[in-house]
Amino acid sequence: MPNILDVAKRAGVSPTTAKRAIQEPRLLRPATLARVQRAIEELGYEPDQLAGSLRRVRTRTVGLMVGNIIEPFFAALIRTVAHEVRARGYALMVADSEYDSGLELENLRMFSGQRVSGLLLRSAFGSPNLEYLKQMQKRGTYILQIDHFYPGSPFGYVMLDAQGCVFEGVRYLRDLGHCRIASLGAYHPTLTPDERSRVFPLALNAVGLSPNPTYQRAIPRSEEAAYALTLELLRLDEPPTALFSLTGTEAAGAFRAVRELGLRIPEDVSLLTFDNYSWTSLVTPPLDVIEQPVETMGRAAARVVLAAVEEGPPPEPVRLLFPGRLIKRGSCAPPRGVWS
Amino acid sequence: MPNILDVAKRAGVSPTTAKRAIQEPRLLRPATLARVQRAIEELGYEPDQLAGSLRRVRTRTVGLMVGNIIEPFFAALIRTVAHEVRARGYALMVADSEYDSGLELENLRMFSGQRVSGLLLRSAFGSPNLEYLKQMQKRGTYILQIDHFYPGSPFGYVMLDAQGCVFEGVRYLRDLGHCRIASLGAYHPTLTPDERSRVFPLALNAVGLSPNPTYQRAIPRSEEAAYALTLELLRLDEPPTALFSLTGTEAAGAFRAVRELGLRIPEDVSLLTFDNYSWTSLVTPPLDVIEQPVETMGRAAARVVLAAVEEGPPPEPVRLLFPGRLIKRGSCAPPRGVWS
DNA sequence: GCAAGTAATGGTCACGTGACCATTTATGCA
DNA sequence: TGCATAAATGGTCACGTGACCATTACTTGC
Repeated sequence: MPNILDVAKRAGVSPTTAKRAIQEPRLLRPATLARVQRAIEELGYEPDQLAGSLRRVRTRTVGLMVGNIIEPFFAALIRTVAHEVRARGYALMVADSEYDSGLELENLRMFSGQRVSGLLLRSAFGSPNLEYLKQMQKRGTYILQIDHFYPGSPFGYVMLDAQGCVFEGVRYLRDLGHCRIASLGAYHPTLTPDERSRVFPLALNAVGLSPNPTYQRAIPRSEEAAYALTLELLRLDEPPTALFSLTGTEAAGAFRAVRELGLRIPEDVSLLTFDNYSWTSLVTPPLDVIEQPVETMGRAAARVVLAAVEEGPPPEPVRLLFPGRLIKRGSCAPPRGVWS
Repeated sequence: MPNILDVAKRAGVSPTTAKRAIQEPRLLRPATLARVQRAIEELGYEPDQLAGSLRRVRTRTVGLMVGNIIEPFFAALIRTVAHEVRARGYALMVADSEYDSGLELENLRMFSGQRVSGLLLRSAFGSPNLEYLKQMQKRGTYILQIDHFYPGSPFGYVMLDAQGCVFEGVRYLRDLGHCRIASLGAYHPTLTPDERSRVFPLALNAVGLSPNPTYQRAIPRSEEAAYALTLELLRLDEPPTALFSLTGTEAAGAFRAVRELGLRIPEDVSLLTFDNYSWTSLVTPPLDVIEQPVETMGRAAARVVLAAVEEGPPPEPVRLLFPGRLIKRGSCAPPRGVWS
């Protein structure tokens, strides 16, 4: 594999000059430049980012850790971020924590070993690897949280305005006449300490309802758990008349459960969910969703990280909230017997 | 950031000994080992993979280029591969070619600059970057194709037994009584030179049918294109009675189009598709699918690459084919008027 | 034709590690 | 105790680059 010295030798110039043909071509005389460029061409030379990174201290790599690659939300995020960073000459390393803080730590170690310059982190639930993250930050990795943040986190974040969305969703259901609204599932300080489930009871209060304790069950944000919870809730003596799914993944489980119980949406139960996943408009009825501006958020997050890496971290932690969009398609209707 | 020399100094040993505490602890006396480990602990030392890679020549990174991260097939692939390589201490770099060979080349350059040790490549359509790939290979990157391969490719591949699946699918539809079967879409030497569309006409021949030229239209493998094509096909004077969607993404477009035309599945038209995506069992009716063993293939591919990287490439190019599985759920039925 | 200034080009070294070989220390046995 | 041998430990250098400073070639104006 040819290196810059080989190029220099072939072009009959010094390594410094050869390097400048790539980095600052305007410093060279046209003739010299052409000679070096020809040598580069002939040898098929490509700069070794590795050696460069070692010398520069900063690498041209960014790490992205998501909760679950399979979720279309994260897939879209990966895609956007990958495009954005590549356009600036950076490579993207991807890892998947499965929302597990043990696995998260392993992946953080790997990122750290590879010396990523920036880290976009959808942090796992459970005991946070805060100490380790702070250490990484002290060593120069710029860390930005996405989609979720530690309460009192010292890092910036880019995320959906979860509170606004939950309030809007609950208001929507309330205005349709629902009084028995359940979220899938409830807030839990260690299992699922996410913003959406945290503010859900507050949103109920805001529209004059109080959370029903029997509906409040903490579950992991998976299709299976949502399926099981939906079955349980709808079999209660006083089942909810509206379900508010906090993730698109859960919505699939809820939808399956409703169908299996032989209930109709929206006649028997209304269903509202986060995430405008493609399938939500294909099922019968198409689902009412709260769409997240994934591309916008991904692009913003990537830019924040790259700017911090190249120009130094901003004085104040970045805190960006993006609004969701409620799309009504027909899976929510007044509860049975309200208007009739 | 502490390095191995700092550790050595603190532990009062030579750098070589310090290094051995990590790499070959059994060579050290327990007392020495403990001393070094304590120093590592206290300093929070982590080996710099960058410097190591520079010296070792080989990096601990693997590149994965997919056609479209959003497709659940690729998402699942990324996830499996990421897990597999991380378990062996490697990091995964991800890129997305959008099936475009120009973008593919850009990403290949990036991977090459980062000196990935191995490359898993779902190659784009269009003029292949074969020359560049061969150059990468010559420089020591082990290249394995996944999901698709260049005809006459010098690289190994891991993929679905597309031919077997297409034959089985066509045979299934034929046995139901269908004579007018269309694939979404047709083979095209540069636009979509994929195995599935290539063997589709052969599969028709094998069951005594001949391909209908009016059905044969080359389209990109996108939801929108499949949507448009399905509309066109079903508006023909002699529309197909069965649609064979070659990807799960296209199936969504086809499903949408059928519904918009007010036709029923399977009464008016049967729909069979590749990929057992989650939504296919949620819609009405649930779709008949050909499931790919994504995890199995991803794991196999990752292992092949890691083995080749660590123990040298195999003498013969690896060629692995995995069988698909036909899952019948009710979206295919005898065509109108055949059995009645 | 020459000094002064600018435009090009060159030389050297450190980044942190792992490969390789060299040296010191412990152990076993006569 | 002394010596051979094995077990531990140590020293040095190159990987390819970029930062930094040094030097040479060219122009300009008088």
